[in-house]
Amino acid sequence: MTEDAKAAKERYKSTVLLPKTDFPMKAGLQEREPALQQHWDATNLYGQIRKARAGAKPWVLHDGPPYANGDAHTGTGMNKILKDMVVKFRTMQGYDSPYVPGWDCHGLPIEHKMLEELGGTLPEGTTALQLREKCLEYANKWIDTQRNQFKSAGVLGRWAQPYLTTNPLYEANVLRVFRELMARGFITRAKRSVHWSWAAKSALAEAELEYEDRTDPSVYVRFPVSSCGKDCKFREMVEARDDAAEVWKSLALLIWTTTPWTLPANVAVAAHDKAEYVLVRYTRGGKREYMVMAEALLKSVAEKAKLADVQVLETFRGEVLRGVGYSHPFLDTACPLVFADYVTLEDGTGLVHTAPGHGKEDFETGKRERLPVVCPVDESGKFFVGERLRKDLGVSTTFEDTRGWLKMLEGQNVFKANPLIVNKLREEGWLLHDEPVHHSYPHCWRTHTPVIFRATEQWFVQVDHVDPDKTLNPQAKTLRQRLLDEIAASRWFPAWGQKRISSMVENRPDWCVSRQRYWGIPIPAFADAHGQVVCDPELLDHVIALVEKHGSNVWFDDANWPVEKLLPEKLRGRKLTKLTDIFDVWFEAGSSFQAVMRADPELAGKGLAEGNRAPHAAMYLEGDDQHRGWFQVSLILSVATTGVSPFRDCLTSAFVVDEKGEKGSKSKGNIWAIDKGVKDLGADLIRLYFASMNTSEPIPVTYKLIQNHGETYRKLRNTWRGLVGNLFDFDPARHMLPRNELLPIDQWALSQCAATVEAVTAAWERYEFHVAMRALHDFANVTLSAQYMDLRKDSLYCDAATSKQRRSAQTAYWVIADTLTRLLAPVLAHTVEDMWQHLPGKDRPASAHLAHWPTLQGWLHREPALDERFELLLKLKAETDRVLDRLRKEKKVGKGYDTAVSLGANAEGLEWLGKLGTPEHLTSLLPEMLNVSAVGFDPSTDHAALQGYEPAADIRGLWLKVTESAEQDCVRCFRRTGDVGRITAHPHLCTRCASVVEGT
RNA sequence: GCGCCGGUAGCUCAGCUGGUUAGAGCACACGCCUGAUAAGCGUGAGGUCGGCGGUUCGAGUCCGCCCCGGCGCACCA
Repeated sequence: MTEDAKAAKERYKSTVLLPKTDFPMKAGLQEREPALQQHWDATNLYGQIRKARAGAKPWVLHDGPPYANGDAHTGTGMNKILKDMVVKFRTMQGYDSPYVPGWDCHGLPIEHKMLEELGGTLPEGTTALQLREKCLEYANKWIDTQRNQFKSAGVLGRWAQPYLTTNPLYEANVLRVFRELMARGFITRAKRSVHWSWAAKSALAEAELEYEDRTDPSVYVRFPVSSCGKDCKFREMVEARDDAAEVWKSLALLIWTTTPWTLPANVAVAAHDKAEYVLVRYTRGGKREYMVMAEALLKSVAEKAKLADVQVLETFRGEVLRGVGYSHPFLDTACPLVFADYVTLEDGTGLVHTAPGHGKEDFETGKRERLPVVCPVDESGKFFVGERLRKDLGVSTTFEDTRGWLKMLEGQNVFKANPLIVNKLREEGWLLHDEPVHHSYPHCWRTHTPVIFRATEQWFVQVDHVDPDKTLNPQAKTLRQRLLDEIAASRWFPAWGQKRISSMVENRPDWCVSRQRYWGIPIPAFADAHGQVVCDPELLDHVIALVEKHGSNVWFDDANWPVEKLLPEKLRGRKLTKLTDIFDVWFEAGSSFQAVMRADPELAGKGLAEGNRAPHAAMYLEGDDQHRGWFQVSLILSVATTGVSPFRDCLTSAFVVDEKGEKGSKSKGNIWAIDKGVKDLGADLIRLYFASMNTSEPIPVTYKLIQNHGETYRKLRNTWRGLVGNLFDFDPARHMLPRNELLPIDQWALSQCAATVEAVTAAWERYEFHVAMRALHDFANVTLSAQYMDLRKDSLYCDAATSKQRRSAQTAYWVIADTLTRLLAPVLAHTVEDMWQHLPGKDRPASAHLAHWPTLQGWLHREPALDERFELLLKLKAETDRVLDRLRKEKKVGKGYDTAVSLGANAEGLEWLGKLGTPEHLTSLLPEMLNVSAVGFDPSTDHAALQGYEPAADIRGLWLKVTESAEQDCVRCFRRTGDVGRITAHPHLCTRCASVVEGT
């Protein structure tokens, strides 16, 4: 370039309309986000949104309450972010979508922690009330912490008035649910065998169990056959044998168990009436013995126990054993053989040790066979074997503990007693064989100790009860069936959630809702002098009123709230004592549909009401572990009391894991508080990350993985910045062109934008966030940045500021920037606020979160013809790009404007090009499309043979040649259009630029 | 053990009712530009679509079996 040209270039540079914007390239999320959040608080953005959507169609995502204990980590953080994205999306769609966050505040973990601080147990002189106050304080502390953590992630909601399960109003509504269940006959109080945590000293529900591996003794025990009934076929069979006398002398039923500690409570042996059993003779330790067991298991037992001379003497069906009796090896009591369907031939001996006090199935069998329920284990898992046990077992009054069984067990923890029992069984010769067995076993989810079954009086919700109310249950179905119906009537995302929860509900037992703890809502019931339980709707109404006014502490505050005050009029004066059970925390959380959705003044009346069904929340959104937890208990309580599922949509996400796919836990150190991540990485980046992941599969969460998405964030941000940088002199109110006057390329861009709106909206409607993010990213990165914007630079920079071509591009840029901002708003909650401020135009709400979701109307619609046309043009560009790149690498050319392209085509190629226009039209159109200075046609026919031409890779019948342009370049627009200097006043400019310069 | 979901380039994901040489972005390599500049553009390499069999003219896509990962149920005596 000559000195003259250089000077000219400098001179004209100021006439080039280069992009300008204050929207920074660098996000600085760490500083920017807290500032924005403060601004949202200060301007009460959440309140503004409520006001703006007042009266609109409601769409409520009802929050599942996290537990108010510990930091909100990545998993809880993700859950809140996903909820926030959905709520923001629905809000933008125009729905009134209030979000009332909540916390689960009662329960064992907090109580446990507070008791630990007090030294393990409630100290002398400390009242339950004082403990509860400590618990409340602790819960409230964590609520504050978690609230700040959630807010730091950009989650918008009614943070000032969340719902807390400790609110008196909430508590009263939990009791109302209970009252309703009782009035409808769902509630029963009964002695049953339930999961029991001896460490927590409380009953547990299914949802409170976690299966962990442990090793237990697997023992095969001989129960001596003592007496057989009169018409006993087994007895006749043995009597018919020559060796009958010898058989009777050492005959035993062989049972198997992995819980030797339940043997003291044994009251029966169960067999299967249809299974094949055998009478076996064998030698053990030089002694000949006889036993009965299942045929199918004999071989494995004989091998394990190393029995010698094993001989099957008789083979017979289980029913033959009817009438057989045996004596308890510890206590010499007489016990029966019974039959049960659950006896299998997979493990053990086919003869099942039955202790109704310590097993669910055993309990059922015991009930059917009228067996005594023996439970010599106290609430802390220790044996008590005094008078009570003897009485329960029907041990004769003359029985003396000569062999020392009772003495040995007294006061022992059941699991500590296992080896003692095994040893003693061995000593006394009852033990045929023992070995360790490694299996998974239910553990208490909070204390991580193995649970036991223990028969106790508990409160139950009966799942198979039929509500007689014809209005709510016209077809007289069981609750279980109604639950399944309601599950089928709800929408599940992902769809397999429906199957999962259905099978759980099909198989679940009655729900034990009582707990023997302090930190919770009391089950208001009394016992009279005879131990009869007094509890009815009227009594409940009275207590509910008190609780609503004074909180559930009334039940624990003996000083201020003596029993008399807790009683309704009709019961006053009766000598009643308070029962002390509290509700399972799941009962509390499961009542939120009533306590929050129906009772909260802001939410009441905002349920979705479809047909004549009772209104319910539009969505519940939790981790998929809640199929067994919150979703299920909420369903049970809601369907039983209102007849309808508490939600229309149920969206679940998988768990957060680390890079190795392992579940996060504090001890592994692969888990961190969400606000720490926010501080280090930025809330929007974390939000973008979660939105980009398929949340139905386990979600790995590490700093590195999230940082990898920084590139996506930057690309979105810079592309948007590129759009708005070209709008510095554009005021949409004054400069927008009508849609149909836009240049084809700008119309095409809007068509692509419309396609993106379509795809993103569809994905959001299905809650497939990552599909939406991909569509957005591809649009920004490919369609906009690489294709469209690259091609529009020349016009935006070099055409006259107010020219139609430039205004056309700006119009499209503005619409796209505006649309993009809205589409990103649910995810990049903070970034879009800055975008919103930097986007020209005044006629908009103050915040992007008050804006509406783009729809395919007005500016945004598809233009299939243009889409097709530009697809072809871009295909042609790919061809020239490939050739261009090779020339660059050969150092023959630099930028595209330094080159000229020559096209050659045979009949097929001409037809292809014909779809784009006439050759004359193409020579003027293509340079801009291909980002080169000139495009020409070679009229020859046989291009294959022509020097310098090469065939296109993906377009048949087309050849191309790219050469360095011989023309002079324009110092203003860099193009070599062949007309530089034609206007003599500007010897270094092309005609276009000269006229632009003249016009300014 | 039973059931559900998944296994496509180093990473994140597309591939609809089976149909031309399996796609995108990121990352990587090599270049260009220096007027989106701690930016932008282009090109390229990279995949036995978990494995084996089957149906079919044709399978990543359908069927069967198996392997791996995740989850759920059950593991009871």
